[in-house]
Amino acid sequence: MKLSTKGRYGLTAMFDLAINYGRGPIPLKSIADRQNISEHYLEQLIMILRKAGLVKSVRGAQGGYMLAKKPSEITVGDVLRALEGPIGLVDCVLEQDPVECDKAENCIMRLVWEKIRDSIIQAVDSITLQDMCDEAEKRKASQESYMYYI
Amino acid sequence: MKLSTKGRYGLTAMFDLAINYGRGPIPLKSIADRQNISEHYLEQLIMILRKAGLVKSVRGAQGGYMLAKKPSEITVGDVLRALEGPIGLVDCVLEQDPVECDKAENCIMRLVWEKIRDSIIQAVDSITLQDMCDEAEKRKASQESYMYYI
DNA sequence: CAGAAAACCAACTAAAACGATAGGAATTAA
DNA sequence: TTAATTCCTATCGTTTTAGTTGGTTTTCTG
Repeated sequence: MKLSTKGRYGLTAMFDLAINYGRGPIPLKSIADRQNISEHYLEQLIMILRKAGLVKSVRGAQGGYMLAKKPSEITVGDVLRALEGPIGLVDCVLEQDPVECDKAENCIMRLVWEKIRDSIIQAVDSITLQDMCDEAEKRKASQESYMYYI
Repeated sequence: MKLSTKGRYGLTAMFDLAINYGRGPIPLKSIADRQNISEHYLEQLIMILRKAGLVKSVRGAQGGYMLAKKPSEITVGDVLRALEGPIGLVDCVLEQDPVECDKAENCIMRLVWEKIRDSIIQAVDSITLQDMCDEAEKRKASQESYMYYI
């Protein structure tokens, strides 16, 4: 029941972009360095995020990536869905294209998986990148030595 | 972010045992047949559940397995924890023995993972095997042709 | 007492997923 | 023109998953 590094690294990168929102395109290398992630691997992840419309890119020198929307308009759920696929611990209750199960309507197990899925959805959709930035600001204010993102 | 078959098959088997609670030891073969799971594979899973104290066994002919506690005293969370390990989508926020993270206290990501973890915990700990049996009974009452468990 | 039913146990394995790495082509600012 | 940067495709070693194989031991029943 673990997230892969896709989800972890991807959200980390998105948070980095959110912190740097409004400062023009951010080169991937700088994100990779700050967050200590392989640049080449991160590249694959950000490509997915770009295709999902969460990030836009500027090619060439001085290029980089930036959020495609305001941090307040991107939720943790948006990012995780893009990278990890539709939410749901079990295929038969995925948000999108659930795998049909012959036993179908009267499945008690299904109720359980749905309840868990819904509680995850509720959590991930209730947190925006802006919320995370706000929290970072709050901590920055209350502490001398501070590390932005991790 | 998927459950492995351990969690799925394991909960299915536990539900089967809950439905048959009070009827003496249930041979694994009958569970495997009803639920259409490889008997040998299920054997490995039920061993884990036994070691976790959720199931007890009776050896020899006419032997089998039964719940070690009343269905009302076993939650979905108990079963999933035994089979899938401590709950948490990310190692640094596992319920048990979270992996230390150097960046530590000021990690904003951590807040996110904790919130998701807690919502999953809330969901899985709020459902008991008895709840599932009750739901099965309710459906049985309201329908002619009924399939117990799946 | 023999035989069958069942739990118990250890080792192996094919396939998939994971977490990258390698190497280059295309684009663009300076 | 050159350096910075995105974009793209392929490959690869390791780990995990989802079993399978082949037994041993225990215990009920006839």
